[in-house]
Amino acid sequence: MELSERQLQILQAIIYDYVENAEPVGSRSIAKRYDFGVSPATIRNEMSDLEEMGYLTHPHTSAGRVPSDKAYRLYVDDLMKKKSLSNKDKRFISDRLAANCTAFDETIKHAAKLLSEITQLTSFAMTPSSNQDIISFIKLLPADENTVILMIVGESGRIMNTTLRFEVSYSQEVLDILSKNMTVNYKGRTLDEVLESGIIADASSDIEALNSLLGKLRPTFIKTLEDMLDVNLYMEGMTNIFDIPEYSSIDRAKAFLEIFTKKEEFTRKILERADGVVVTIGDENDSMKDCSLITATYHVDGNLIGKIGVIGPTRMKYDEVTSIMEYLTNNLSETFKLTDGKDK
Amino acid sequence: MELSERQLQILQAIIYDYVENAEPVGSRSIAKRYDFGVSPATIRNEMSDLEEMGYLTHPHTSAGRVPSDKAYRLYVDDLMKKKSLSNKDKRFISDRLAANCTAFDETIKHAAKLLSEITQLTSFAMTPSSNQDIISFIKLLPADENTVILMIVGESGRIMNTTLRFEVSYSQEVLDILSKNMTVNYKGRTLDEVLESGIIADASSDIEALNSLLGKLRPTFIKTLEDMLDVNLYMEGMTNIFDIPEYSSIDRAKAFLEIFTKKEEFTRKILERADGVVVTIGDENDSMKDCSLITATYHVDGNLIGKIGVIGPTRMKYDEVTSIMEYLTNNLSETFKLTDGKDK
DNA sequence: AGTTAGCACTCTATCTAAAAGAGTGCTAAC
DNA sequence: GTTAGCACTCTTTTAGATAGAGTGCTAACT
Repeated sequence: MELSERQLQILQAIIYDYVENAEPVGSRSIAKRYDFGVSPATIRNEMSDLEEMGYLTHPHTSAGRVPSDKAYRLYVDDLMKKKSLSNKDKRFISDRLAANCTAFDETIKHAAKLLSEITQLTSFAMTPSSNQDIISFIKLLPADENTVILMIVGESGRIMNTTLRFEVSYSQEVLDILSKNMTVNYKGRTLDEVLESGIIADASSDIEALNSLLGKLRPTFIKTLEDMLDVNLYMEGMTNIFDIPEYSSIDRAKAFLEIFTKKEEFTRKILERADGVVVTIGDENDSMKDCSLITATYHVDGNLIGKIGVIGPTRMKYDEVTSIMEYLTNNLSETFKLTDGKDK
Repeated sequence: MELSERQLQILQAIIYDYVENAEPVGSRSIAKRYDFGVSPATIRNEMSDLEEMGYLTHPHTSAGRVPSDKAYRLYVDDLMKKKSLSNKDKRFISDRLAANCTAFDETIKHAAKLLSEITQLTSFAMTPSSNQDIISFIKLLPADENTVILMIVGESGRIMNTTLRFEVSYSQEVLDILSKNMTVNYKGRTLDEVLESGIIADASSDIEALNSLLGKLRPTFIKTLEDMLDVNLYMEGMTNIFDIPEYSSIDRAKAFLEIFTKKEEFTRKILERADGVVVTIGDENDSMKDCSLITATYHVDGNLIGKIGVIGPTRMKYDEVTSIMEYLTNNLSETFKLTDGKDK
């Protein structure tokens, strides 16, 4: 069944009102606050229909209506107008973002903080996943008699290293040969390729004399590659949720915060999401029902893709938040295009 | 005024009772539960005296007594007996600690998790402060035409690197000379020494031809050293506080959690604390009054010192928690003595 | 057929008063 | 020094009454 124009308008009005006031909306307040030229009774009838269609719910008989997840979905997909930020807001974001631009991770973290401040929600930011990063070179450095450092450098500038200790010592020359050999073998491939294809296992191409060292090195090499794939997750504004009526009970607050204690799981879920601005509402999130999650992607060097997002109650200013995030991620991508992504 | 033996016993009984039940303790329940051979009225008199001396407080006229910070301090210093862990508990800790021992940071994090699980409090762990780590060598590596990697390696095995981009390219030879030069200059000094004395500024000893590169390098060098000093802080069991009656109001919970949003400040405070098991109670903590904070130190290679701790309400099982932490940190130090601290 | 006024009905939230409970503090006796 | 007894205080619980918000239905109106 199609929704009539008036029903859409009423639904939108209810969403506005509920998002603003966090309280079930009655027919009377809609009739009064928004000028539909009809009486509360008419609105009541429409609301009843909307409820039947699943767009509204009823906490109890004598309460007003609350938009359902389905209503928010409709709103986000069809009703919502892109909100254009005021120049003041834009300048605020640009300035704050530019202010702190020394290290890459710092900038990302800063962006998350900014986002949580503006939206008054809990936000997070992730450093790019490096699985498409390309190996630039591999180097083995002797640290002392028994210690060798394995270092992998990606084209993005990302570096990862691990210290290894051996009983025997290896000469600079041996290590150099092996470094060059490994570099030749793996240079130009993405981390994913190297890890997932069995290339590492195939050592036959390596010089025989180095086989023993290479054997010892292999697990460390894999571990270092995996470390390199790790993304960093920064959370900001966690305590903001205490100011949101939805989470004013201890149980709800606890449930909300527990999401973030499982960082790995959370990270995995975020990485699975599509690029661009993505909104998932309530039940659409397998866990964290009664939350909405909005993520957006930024680019580094036009290649690597990092994510930034906010989490809050389904009752959320979707238009504002998505607009802010779009502007913010564009800005971030721009920043990382010009200055080139430095890494720790 | 000295406390009589009986007053000490009564105080201890009140502390036990309050720690267990989280409710103001009345004279009657003390008389009944602990066999002092005197009537509630007598206990009442003693309690009144204890209150006058500042060991007890009164939420309101007709409520029982609650131990003050002063009482807990007395308890921790004089009354508390060291609780010896059961073999079962010991085995549990040892096993869990040994189970996950691949990477250094992982082990630390794991220890914090374990601590929060056992105590049901919020815990944290910090990687060692490297300020006494000694520079082993410094290396400049060419990554591509415009990119140089600065790498500082400490004797502990800790490595830190930063990528630099230049307009001009430097040959392997130039970088090698500078690497050797820098290594000679700084090798054997602690990070603190190098950063705080003005050694870095004194470039006169460096070969003239390299001065321009060195000039560009200097800020990066300092930044990398500082990064190396950074300690990692891991928090575990944050949501445990929701199960503690003291924090069952949203405001209290919020205040508690806000402590951890200021990681830098918190880290600084923890680093200032003395070595060994240190207990600070309520007002003794400048911020976070009405919390108690217990920290303990573990050693890596017998040198570097990391910290692990718990935070909870002043109403806490000090004897148990301190014993667990002592055992845990000894165990950690032992682990890091044998396997040698690897670092990412 | 759509719209509207009117009104009974439902459910929640708020307020009040009363009662119960816990524990003290004091007094007088042991 | 100890204790029983008891009045007093303050909090917590309970219950009932009331007010308020909003619906859902009916019947009348356009």
